[in-house]
Amino acid sequence: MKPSIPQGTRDFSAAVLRKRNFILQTIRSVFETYGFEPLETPAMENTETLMGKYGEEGDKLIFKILNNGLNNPDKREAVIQDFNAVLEGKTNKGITERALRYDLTIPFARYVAMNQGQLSFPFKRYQMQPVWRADRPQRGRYREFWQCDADVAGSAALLHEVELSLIYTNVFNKLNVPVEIHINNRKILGALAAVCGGEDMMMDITIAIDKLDKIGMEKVKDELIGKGLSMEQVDAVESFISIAGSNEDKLQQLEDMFSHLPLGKEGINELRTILGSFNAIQGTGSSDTQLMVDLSLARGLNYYTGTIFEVKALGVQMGSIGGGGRYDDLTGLFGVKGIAGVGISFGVDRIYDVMEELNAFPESIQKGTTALFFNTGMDEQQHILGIAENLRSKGISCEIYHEQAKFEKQFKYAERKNIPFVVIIGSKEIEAGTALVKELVSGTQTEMNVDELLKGLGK
RNA sequence: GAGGUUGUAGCUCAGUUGGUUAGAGCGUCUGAUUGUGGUUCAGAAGGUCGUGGGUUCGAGACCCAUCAUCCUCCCCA
Repeated sequence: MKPSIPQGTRDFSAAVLRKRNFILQTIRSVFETYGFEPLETPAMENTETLMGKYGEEGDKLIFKILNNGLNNPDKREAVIQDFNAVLEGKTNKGITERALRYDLTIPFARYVAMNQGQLSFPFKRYQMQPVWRADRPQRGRYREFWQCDADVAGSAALLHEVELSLIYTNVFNKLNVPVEIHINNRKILGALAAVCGGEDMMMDITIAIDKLDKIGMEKVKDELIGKGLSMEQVDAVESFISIAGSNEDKLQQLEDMFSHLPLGKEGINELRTILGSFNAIQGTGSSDTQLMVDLSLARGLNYYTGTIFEVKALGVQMGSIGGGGRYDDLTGLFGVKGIAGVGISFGVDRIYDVMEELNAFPESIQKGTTALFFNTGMDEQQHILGIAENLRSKGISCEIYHEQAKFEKQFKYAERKNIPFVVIIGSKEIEAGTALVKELVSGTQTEMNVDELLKGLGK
């Protein structure tokens, strides 16, 4: 059979992995400076933990794992019944008890609900692991991809929103990726829905306006009419998303629009508080990334209840590279009431694609092995092995060519692996206690004592 | 889930209205050069033309199916 890997998955070579690790390490270090602690959860969760948390579309995109032992003759009748239920679009434990995790937020909520007795709140954790979605792969979309999440559970303080915004700006600054951080509040969208057809229309309205920059105002209106809104209500939605100007201008106009709705005012005040605090700090920092109030920002995940975030890269055609928001009652889904939370997520694979396109990776991260010792014969090899061990004990990575070969071959090996130094020690050098060190880029070659070598390559 | 693109050597791709033995560049290997790579020169290896059927005297090319791929929509990171 021809070797292959599943659709939408990838192998990662050394060069790719070094770049990915650069992203991961940058994110991790920023998370830690804000006091977030690491957490890892299993690749698979119980199917029922995940189902129903991401909406109808989301359920379809969850990878379910087939149970073992379905061919057991004793269970044959039960399995046939369960499978017939699957054919009708239902999932059940008889066929699939486990599923691959779809994001990191629900596993986090499950973890908090399970361990609420042991955790001290507010609980701040970060998590960097792959997630899986049965989506059709395309540009910027994979079936296995990494997310890096930072969440705070057990606190309603808006301080967290401010700090999470700062985490976004710090990470993308360090990665040298120019971004826009869009911010909105579900309470404002809820107020809009209350004005236009009722609270239960909120998801339909938000999904429609979320498409504004993609399909334009007219098609958004068509979609809203299709959802059963009256012309008056559609006009109200239009005047809502037509609100423009600076952040403060927008908030002012919103206040005029929702003056009679406590929910809307609450959302407006939250936004104003976050923006004020963030801007006061940003002025003192090195970054000029701004929070942008974006009233068409909705985000599909239906557990968000307050602030919502989305990050877009500037200058590259790519979907959002990060997102998040506040949820009042995430663990309520698992029977634990009253734990509020807020979190953000980084889409590592999209960030990688953006950085590749912007050529934003530093050259320096591609250094692997520092030196290659040429193999000049079996006797010499043993001698060289001792020197190499000495270098390695000092933290310098080096390798010995695996067999005696023409220098051309050994040079090419060093070149292909991007090894900056070549060290030649043959019988002559062993006798003299010296080593020939050649720097490949410049081609300069110097003869030095082995002692010098052990010091010199260290820098 | 709906629609479309592309599939020829390790890689990037040519391949005429269907016509003899399917080509190029890069890469790989060998030699010129037995302790000094990148340049040059000479040579070599490497292909079930994605897979399976069909049309035809004849298919890499045309038709059908299938798989893979990339893209768009839906939705999202």
